Order: sequence, then structure tokens, then C-alpha cells
Amino acid sequence: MHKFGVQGNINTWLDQIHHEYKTAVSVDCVIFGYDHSGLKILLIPCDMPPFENRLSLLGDIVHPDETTDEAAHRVLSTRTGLDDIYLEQVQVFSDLKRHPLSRVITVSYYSLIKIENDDFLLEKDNLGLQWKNVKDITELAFDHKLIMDTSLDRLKRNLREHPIGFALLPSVFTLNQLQTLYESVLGFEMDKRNFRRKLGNLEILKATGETQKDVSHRPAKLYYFDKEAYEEKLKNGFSFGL
Amino acid sequence: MHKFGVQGNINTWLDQIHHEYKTAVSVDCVIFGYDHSGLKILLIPCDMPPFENRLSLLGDIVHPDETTDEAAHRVLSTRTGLDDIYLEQVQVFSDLKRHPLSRVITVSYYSLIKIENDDFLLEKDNLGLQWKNVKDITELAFDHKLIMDTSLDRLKRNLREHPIGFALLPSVFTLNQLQTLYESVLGFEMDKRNFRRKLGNLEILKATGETQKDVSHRPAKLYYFDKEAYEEKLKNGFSFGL
DNA sequence: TCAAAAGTGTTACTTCTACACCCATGC
DNA sequence: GCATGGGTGTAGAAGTAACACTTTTGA
Repeated sequence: MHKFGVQGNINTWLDQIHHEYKTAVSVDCVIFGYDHSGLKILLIPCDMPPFENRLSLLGDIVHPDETTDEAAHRVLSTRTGLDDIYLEQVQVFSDLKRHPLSRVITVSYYSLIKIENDDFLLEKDNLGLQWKNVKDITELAFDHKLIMDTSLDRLKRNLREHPIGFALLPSVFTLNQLQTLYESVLGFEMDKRNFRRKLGNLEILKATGETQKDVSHRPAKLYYFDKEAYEEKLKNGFSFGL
Repeated sequence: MHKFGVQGNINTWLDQIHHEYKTAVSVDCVIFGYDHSGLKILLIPCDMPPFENRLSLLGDIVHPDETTDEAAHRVLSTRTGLDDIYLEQVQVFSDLKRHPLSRVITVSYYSLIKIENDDFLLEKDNLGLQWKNVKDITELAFDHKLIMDTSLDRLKRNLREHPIGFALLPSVFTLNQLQTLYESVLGFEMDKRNFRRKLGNLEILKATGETQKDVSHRPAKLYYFDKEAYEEKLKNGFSFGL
């Protein structure tokens, strides 16, 4: 093999590239939801051999007139009817054999949605669309299990460094719900008093003044994430951490 | 616009995709090097209009028979003759107008090399290939400035959380060289004694027993990064941090 | 003997961890 | 009145940040 600089810079050579250098590009979305039973992702049955009996992530080919971010947003809004969803690019998977029909390079995203808003599951075009507990997922179609695991690692990290957990909870929540979310996703228990003290110091939660109703114990105060306060603090060099 | 589930799962619909949904995919490498004058990246002149007077990152189209990781490694080894280079995927850039000739989705990588090994600059096929100080770079061809900035952010973060700084230094170095690297990349000064204490506690550096030669001051001890010790510690739940 | 970087400890402050009891509500 | 989760403070440990002088070498 030649050693140095024999091929051109892509940017100078692109006009020599013919269509066999082109490839299909897709996006795959790991859509996380959360409820009392734990962290879940949204899956759909796969009908492509040899994966007919498996579930797969939601994805689609990237269209010529959209960015990959836009494609991911399109997949989400088409499937769920939801806009303004937390969405983050994870990474590219480009294994040659990852797709049985042809070469498909995929860009993975993860997103966080409030599981309470899942009326879209009833839509007739969404047949088979379902939530699965992350802990119960042992295999998926294609390399989607790998994509899920990679996204989950990313989620765990971001959960501690950015105020994104709120995107998985109802817009108003109790401190215990928040702590349980953290424990469930991260996989270890946290001390109640320390957790609450840290949150208090952050000063990004506001009490609604309301409390829980119809619970057979002392009702908890309800809070919401004060995004404006958070962004104001960001400007002053503040950084979130739990 | 239709609302729900009208398009198929990519995985079930791929056979319907014709070639106009295919696109060129490239990799672009932000190759970092470091010496006393600071952090640099490797650039090459661009000869594609309208960027004839700008420099660009090293990149190439992804071939049909290779992953994007392999393409990035190929670009690196073809240009520099170096193998076994630290390489990490950053993210995809897919803006529709990012490339003047046609749509090109690019996967960016950053890599770290020991600048002392830059004989490859002399190769005839590498005409114009050059190191530029990151601080002096105000514009690049295409969206490469954005790619550089994004990669630099990633580097800064990883530098504090993973033992990667060593990949930019000679295989044997002084503690002061290491500290200066950190200060230069991260952009703030660190306390010498605290820095050394932290490093000592990590127990991943070993003294060679040698010292600097031919310096007109007290010669510093030389160290190397003990990768085996580091990986052993990793298994026991250790995590790097500076 | 001077210049220049190497090397080394202590103290105050901040943050983190571990831990136990009373409170408000529904049944 | 009892079961259930809600809500609160303190003390010890660990880690971080700030700070100055002596040493070794070459010129």
C-alpha cells in the first residue's frame, strides 16, 4: 500500500466521486420514557428478515433536503405527534454488515419524553409501537441493542451533568419522584437528605405551592424546573451537577 | 402534513429507497498536536471554490468497504504514516449547504499525535500540509472552523476525565510539560503543588529514573504514562480526574 | 553568583457522606 | 391508631485551594 498523501483531500476531490461512493444514511432514535416501573424505550416490531421476531428502534432514512437533526425530529414528531422534544445526537454506527439489505450508515439520537403524553400509541398507523422496560431488553433488530446501550451510557452521564431528568417527568413533580428517577436510571441509591440539599443549593426548582392529592400519607410538595432561572445561572458560570 | 406513522420504519422500508436518497459521506479529522508554543492542528490548503485561500481539515469520502472509523484511520495513516493514533468520533455535521459541490454529510473525528513525529510534513505528496496554532485560526474552508471548535470542546472535556494528554507529549516528559499542556489547552493556570499531588495520587505515572539533559537549571525528572497500571486500576473502579 | 525552573507541606475552607427521628395524611 | 412516605440537621471525613521557600543546574 502507498504510504503518503496519495488520495486527495475530500474537499478538493469531491467532483471525482461517482455514485458508488454514495450510501444510504439513516437516523435511529432511542426514545426514553420513565414511569414508576422504571426507564423504558419506545420500540416497534421489525418485519425485515432475518429480524421478523424482534423489536427495533424508530428510525428512517435521511432525506436529501434535511439535516440528520431534522430527520430525527421528523421521526419523533411523525410517530408521537410531539414537538419540542429533548433530542441529542449520540454517534454514528457504520458497520458494513449492520443492515441486511445494503450498506446503511446510521446516526443515532436519544430523546426524552414525558410518558404521560403517550396517546399516540393508540393511533392506527402506530400498530405495535410499544414501551419496553430497558432492563427487560436483551435483543433488538439490527445493531439496535448496541445503539441502545451506547445511548443509555450517554444518558447516564448527561443526567448527572445537565438538568435533563425533568424532561422524563411530568411538568410538576415531587422531590421523591425525581430522586427515584435518578436512582432507577443510574442504578444506585442516593441519600434522601443529601439529594435534597444539593437540589436546594442549585436553586433551579420552584415550588408550585401545591401538594399531592389523594395519597394515603403526608402529601409531598410539588415542584417544577425553572428553566429561566437555570439559564440565567448558566450565564454566570454555574454548572449543574448531581 | 400528516401526523402519525405514515412513513415506515427505515428497517422495513429500505427496499423502497432508491438512489436519490443516497448521499456522499465523508470523515474530517481534527488532528491535534502540541508543543511549547501551544495546541496546534494539522491543515492543508483547499483548492475548491470558493475556499481557494483557506485551509481545511484532512478528510476523505468514506469508501463502500470501510466503516467511518476505518476511513478516519485511513486518512490519518495515509497522511502521516502513523498508526495506532488516538482517535475519537465527535459528531455528524449534515447542514445542507455545508459543501458547495453537493450534499456531503461528514463525520468528524479528533485525534492526538506526538508532534515530534512529523517527518511526514516533508513528503512530496503532502505539499502545503502544515501545523497551525489553534489560537491563530479564525477561519477555515467549509464548516471546518465549527468542526474544530466542537472538537476542541470535546478535547477539553476529555482531557480532564481521561488520561489522553500523554498522547500529545513525547513518550517521556516532565511534570511541568504536562501541566503546561493542561494549562494551555484548558485556558487557565493550575497550582503546581496541587497538580503534582493529584497526579501522585493517581499512581499512573512512573519515573524513568532519568532527568532532563542540557537545561540551564535544575533538571526535571522524566516520567512516562504507565498504561498497564492505569488499566488495572480501571478494573477496580478507579476513575481518572484532573 | 545569578538566573531559571525543580521540587516540596501545611492550613483553612468547602464539599461529601453517613445517619434517625418526627410529621401529615388516608384508611 | 397504624401504615406510609414526607420532610429535616449535624458531625466527621475527604477533597480542594491558596500559599513561599530551598534546591540544582548552566552560564
